[in-house]
Amino acid sequence: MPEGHTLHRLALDLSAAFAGTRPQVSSPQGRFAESAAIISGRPCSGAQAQGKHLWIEFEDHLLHIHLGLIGKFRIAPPAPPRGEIRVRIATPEVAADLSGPQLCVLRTPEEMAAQLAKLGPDPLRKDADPELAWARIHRSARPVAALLMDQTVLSGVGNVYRAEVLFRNRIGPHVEGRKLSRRSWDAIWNDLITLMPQGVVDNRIDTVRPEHTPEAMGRPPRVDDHGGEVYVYRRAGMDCLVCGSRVRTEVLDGRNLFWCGRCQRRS
DNA sequence: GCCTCATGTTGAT
DNA sequence: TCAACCTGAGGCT
Repeated sequence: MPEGHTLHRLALDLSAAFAGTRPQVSSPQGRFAESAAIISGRPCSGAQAQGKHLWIEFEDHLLHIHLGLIGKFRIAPPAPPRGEIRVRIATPEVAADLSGPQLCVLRTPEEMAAQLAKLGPDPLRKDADPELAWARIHRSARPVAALLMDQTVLSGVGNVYRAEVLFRNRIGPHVEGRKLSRRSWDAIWNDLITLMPQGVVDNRIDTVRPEHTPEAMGRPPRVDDHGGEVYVYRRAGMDCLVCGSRVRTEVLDGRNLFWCGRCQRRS
């Protein structure tokens, strides 16, 4: 689930549920019990996100959450907890259950700011400065596919947006940052600031342009098993939706990379 | 029931 | 470069 759009959507949903309330905070599983007691019943002013980091504000106590690979937040009417629930935030009307977070700690505003200072610009934030990312990218020998996943270069982009934004702009994933053209970087950033806000609205990642949908291409409809319609992510060995050649995959920096070797030749 | 995998990050080798 | 971590879902026996 969690690339930047997921966290920004959660910040909106958590704010809608709890801003202006004094929710009860508990830890059904127990691992967050001590901290939960500190913030339970305090006024909540809302939640915010930057990159893949999320925090919920209880006066000067910030609940800092990183979902990692498997963390989930479920917001629903109160019901008995199911599974391993690290934290429940609840009013009589709604409960938010957090499971499997990689990080879940209380921080002061100063501590939180120090964490956020490590992050590169987030395409989902209006104050983001893409020049900061370009400055890192255009003097790096690392492949652009690796740079896009580096949260200190750019924050919020994960494996799906990485693969898809490179495909949509026909850029080879192995192009070194220093050999990436300014035109390509501008195209990547401009695409991200279109795709990612749409991901927040839809709460899923769709990247296939209308002219390339299976219907438009006269192919049978298909079902992606990860909730969105995409060009190459997790489509290894299948036909490229645009040129029909085999979608390729390899492990880069420990993560699965997907691309079309025919469509993606630009630098 | 057991194994593998996942839109992520960190810390040790 | 690799293993560990957090949890649940799906595929397999």
